[in-house]
Amino acid sequence: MQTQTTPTGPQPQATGRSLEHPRREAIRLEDVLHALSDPMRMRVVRTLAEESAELTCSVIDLPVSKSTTTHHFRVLRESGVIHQIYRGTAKMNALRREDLEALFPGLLDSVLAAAALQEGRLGGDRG
Amino acid sequence: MQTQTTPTGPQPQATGRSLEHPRREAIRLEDVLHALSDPMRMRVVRTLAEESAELTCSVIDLPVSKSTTTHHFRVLRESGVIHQIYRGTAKMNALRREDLEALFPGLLDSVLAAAALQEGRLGGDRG
DNA sequence: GAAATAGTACGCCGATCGTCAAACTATACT
DNA sequence: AGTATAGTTTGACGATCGGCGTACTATTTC
Repeated sequence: MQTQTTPTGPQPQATGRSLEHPRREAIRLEDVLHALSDPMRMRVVRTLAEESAELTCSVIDLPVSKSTTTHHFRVLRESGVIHQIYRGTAKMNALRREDLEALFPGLLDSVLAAAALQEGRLGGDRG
Repeated sequence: MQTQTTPTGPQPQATGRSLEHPRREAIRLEDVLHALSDPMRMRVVRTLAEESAELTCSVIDLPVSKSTTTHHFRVLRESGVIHQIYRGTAKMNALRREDLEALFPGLLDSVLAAAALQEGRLGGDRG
């Protein structure tokens, strides 16, 4: 069922497993704020922002179980904060920067800056 | 126990009933985001921001019961988003703009802007 | 002191949350 | 085909959430 259009060399292609994402216009501020109000999810978002690239779930390595990790990534996806796509056995994650910036200008950046500032204040423990 | 410094004429002074507020340094980003992720509380915050003045709880008039209203105001206070003080039988509420701006620069404004934009998009129903 | 006003405290409810372990699915590698 | 890798699903758990009504407290006004 491969319906991919842009082959990218030796890396595995996207597969048929589908993931539901809210359309840009369907993203709601309260859902985004709720998604960001959990420390584990904030960690994911900050990592994604720092790397500014697609990352697999496992590369982020939260101190919770695999199933809890799955849960947090789903909350982030369903709230519209991240985009996920299957690639081989992995699932790539990326921030929906453009969509968020279009809907809520400056919000993501100020949240990320606030998180960084707070981490500094609290002594670098990131929690 | 009136320890008020700026008498403002015929209106009642602050009374002895005490309200716990987190110190500025104790305010946590995740608590603020959680506080703002509820539509009723967002309504309160937006109203406070628009009026840019102290308001009583009852002036804001949420479509929930009195006790639920009390609950929401407490969440906002305990998260550090608003400051509350008793004045006679009323309780005055104000945004902690300075503290929030010092801790999380630009955050409150971008959240308020985002809420306004979303209200526009969604047709002015404020929910 | 009595009535009115403004908000609190205390349970209670059903729903959602964050967490886990166990069993499972999908893909890749050999 | 068989094994390894990566993530999902399900169902459970205790905790928290947003909501309510009722009874209560504090203050002002009469």
